[in-house]
Amino acid sequence: MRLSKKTDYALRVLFTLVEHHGRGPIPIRELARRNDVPKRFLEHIMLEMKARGWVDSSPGKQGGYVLAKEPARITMGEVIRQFDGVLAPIGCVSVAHYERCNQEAVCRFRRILLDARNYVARLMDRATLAMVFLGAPVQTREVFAQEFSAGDGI
Amino acid sequence: MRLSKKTDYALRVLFTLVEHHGRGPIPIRELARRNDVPKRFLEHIMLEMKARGWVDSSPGKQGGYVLAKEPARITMGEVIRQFDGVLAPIGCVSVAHYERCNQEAVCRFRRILLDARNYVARLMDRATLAMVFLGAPVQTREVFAQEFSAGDGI
DNA sequence: TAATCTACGACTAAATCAATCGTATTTCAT
DNA sequence: ATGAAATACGATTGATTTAGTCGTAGATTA
Repeated sequence: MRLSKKTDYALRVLFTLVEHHGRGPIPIRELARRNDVPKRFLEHIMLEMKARGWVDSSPGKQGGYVLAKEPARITMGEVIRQFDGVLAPIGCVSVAHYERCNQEAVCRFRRILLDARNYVARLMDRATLAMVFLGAPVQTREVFAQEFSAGDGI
Repeated sequence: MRLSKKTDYALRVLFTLVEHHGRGPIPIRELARRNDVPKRFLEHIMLEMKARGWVDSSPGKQGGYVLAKEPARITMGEVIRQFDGVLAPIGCVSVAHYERCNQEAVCRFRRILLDARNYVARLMDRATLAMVFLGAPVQTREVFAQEFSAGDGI
């Protein structure tokens, strides 16, 4: 059930870039220092984020990284899926990477894992960097309760 | 965010034992076959569950494993914590295994991870084997919403 | 007394994680 | 021009975790 260091580091850095949005590039050295992330490790993470189009880079003096998308258009769910591969606790309740399980027909606890998966996925997919940065409530339980009682089956 | 095979296997077997509760021991061989779990691997899992007092064993012919506690007194949360160690997505929001993070004061996304952790922990800690076996609703979102608006801080 | 169980430590193969290193390439201030 | 400062990126590594297997000892009972 754990988040990898990569995801943790990526999120830390993204929020630093959100904070600095529109005020020029920040070099990896600085991103690493400010977020307590190993610099050489961060290089790979930044590359991956650039490939995803979340950040952009410029080399040379005065170079560094900037956010390439609006903070409201990147979600924590995307970041976690990028670096951890999957959000669901087990393959048989994953939407993005469903894996058939031959016990599925008789499994008693799949419902519960699906419940957990659904809550977390909704939460993370609504958590845009912009909202989280501002500390705005991402998902009130009231809203979630309404949606749920509207029914989403299994 | 993933459940280990050990936890998955342990849960499968526990529900088989719940189903058979009060009708004598089932040998590992049978538990393994019915739940599609490697038998030699399951031995270790059963030992660990015996140490926790969830199951009891008898050797010899007609031997095997039985549930040692009422199904209403074992929760999925306990099982997951036993085999996966922790329920929280990251150390800084774990109750059972809290780890200090020096970014905590400035971290923007801790709230969200805490929200996820709280929902999942509540869900799993309420999910007794008895209720899950019966397919009874473990945690209505309405109830959760009320509790939340009552306030639980960070 | 032999078949059938559990008990339990030793071992291992493979995957994943969390990096580090070397080096190439691009850019820009001077 | 040129050198300092930055990104680009593949190769490698060490540690840990995962997911088992194996051998054998010991208990029970038909």
